[in-house]
Order: sequence, then C-alpha cells, then structure tokens
Amino acid sequence: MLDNLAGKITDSELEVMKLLWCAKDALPVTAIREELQRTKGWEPATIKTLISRLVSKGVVRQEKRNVYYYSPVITEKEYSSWATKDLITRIYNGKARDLIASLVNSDGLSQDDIAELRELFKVEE
Amino acid sequence: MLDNLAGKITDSELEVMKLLWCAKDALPVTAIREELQRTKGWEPATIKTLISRLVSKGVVRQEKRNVYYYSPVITEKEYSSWATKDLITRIYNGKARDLIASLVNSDGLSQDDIAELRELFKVEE
DNA sequence: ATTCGCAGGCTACAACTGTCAACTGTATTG
DNA sequence: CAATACAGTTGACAGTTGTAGCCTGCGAAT
Repeated sequence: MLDNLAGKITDSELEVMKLLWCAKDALPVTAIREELQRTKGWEPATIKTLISRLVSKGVVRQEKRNVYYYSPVITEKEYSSWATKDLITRIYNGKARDLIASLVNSDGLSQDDIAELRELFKVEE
Repeated sequence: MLDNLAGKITDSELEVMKLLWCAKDALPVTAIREELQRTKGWEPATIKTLISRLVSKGVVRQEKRNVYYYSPVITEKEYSSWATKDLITRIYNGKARDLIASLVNSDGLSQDDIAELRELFKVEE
C-alpha cells in the first residue's frame, strides 16, 4: 500500500507532511501556510503547490468543509519505516543489520544511544 | 567532504558506483558497459552519461591511460554512512536510536538479525 | 450590495534525472 | 592505408522537483 505512494514524497513535500502529522486534526491551508511561511519562508503559492502534489500522490486527503481541510493518509511511522526499508534495499543490499553495523562503527551513535539500544535489545523478546 | 558530493548520487548513478566499489582497480568503460548492459539492460549511451555525471559531481575519478579508467573517489562505507545519517536527519529528527527503534518494531529485522545485533552490542565497548 | 482577501486551480520555469542518439577522433585490423 | 569500432563529448527529450505567479469565485467585512 505504501510502495506506490510513499516513495514519491520529496523533501519539500515532507515538510508539509511533518506538519500534518503533528496536527491532531485536519488542517486548512491557512494553518499550513502560516506555519510553513514562518518556518520555511515559503510563498503561499509554493505551499499550495506542495499540498496539491501530495493530494495527487494520494498521501494527503482533502475533506470539504467551508474550505478544504487536509490530513495525512499515511502515518509518520508507516512512512519512516518505509523510507528506512527503502534505504536498506538500495544501499545495504537488503540487510538491515548492515545498516546498524554501519551506524555503530561510524560515530552515528552517541554513547547514550548505544546504552539505550542495549536496553532496547534486552527488553526485546 | 561528503556533504557537497555524495548527496547528489542518484539511483541510476548508484548502480555505477556499486560496480566501481566492487572492482578492486579502476575500470575502463568497456568493463562498466559490459556489466551494466547485461544486468540493467542499459544502452551504452546511458552508461556513458551516468559515468560523466559522476565525474562532474566529483565522486568518480578518471585516470588517463590508453583510455580513461574510472574509480570511485568516495568509498562505499563513506557513502552509505552518509546516506544513513541523511535519513536520520531528514526523517528521524536526527535521533539515530529512533531509526533503530523503528526497525525493531516493524518487521524490519528478522529474528536472526536481532540475535546478531544483540551480539554486536555485547561486543561493542 | 460592493469590496477585499484568499482558497483552489492552472501555468511557468529552471534544475535535475532517466534514457538515449549523433558526431568526432583515435586506435585496431585487414 | 582504408575501413571499422568504439571512447569521449555534446545534445536531446520527457518527467520530476523546487519555487512561485496569475485568475476566478466565494465568503467576510464595510
């Protein structure tokens, strides 16, 4: 269900998704515009384009009220786990453990991270 | 040193890089072409374009012999660790452990993987 | 009711990507 | 030496991405 959709979210579009993911309910353009104009310095037109593209791609749903309200079709977790899997496929020959190994031996993780992960693996199973 | 370069390697270009990374020495176009024509079904022209672009981007070096020989400027490890860091920045708000947590709770890892990782963390430090 | 602001839809446009063809010069081969 | 083959260079062309303007109609404010 994600294979066709999520792969297509670009960097700029992702900023819009992040905002929608934060919001608990659907948002009108006004709200999206205000936030992204401030944080990203984008023109209203740019923001409208990004939203339209996300709707075309099927990852954002629009709900007609007085004005359209937008909400994400896929969750942030779905997306990030898809993106991670995609990285593993493309770069680590499908081997997830190679990704982690790479993180471990390249300053990708702080000591804190490592400690926390050790916990994580202890709890698991 | 990577920030400027590596980010720009596209999917198609990556296939060329993978080949160069596998080879122990620099390769002439002939060798690259043979392999990618067979495995990817690309036309010679396509392959030549990809190589040129990689050279322009500075991630592949050409060495003049009778004919140019090509070799990677960045190592596979450098690239993959950059790409991973990039993913973490863009999607996991810079928190590496969130990436791993996501992998752990989403079928990203097989039981084998988990076992192996547990080993990895035991050995570390 | 007239005006004003803006949501939505359409258009634009340069840079980047995925694919590839045509030309040009040099090296190999008969 | 003439013909062939192909590396290297340049151009091409459609689709995607980043960024943004214009126009039209509706709803809010005067």
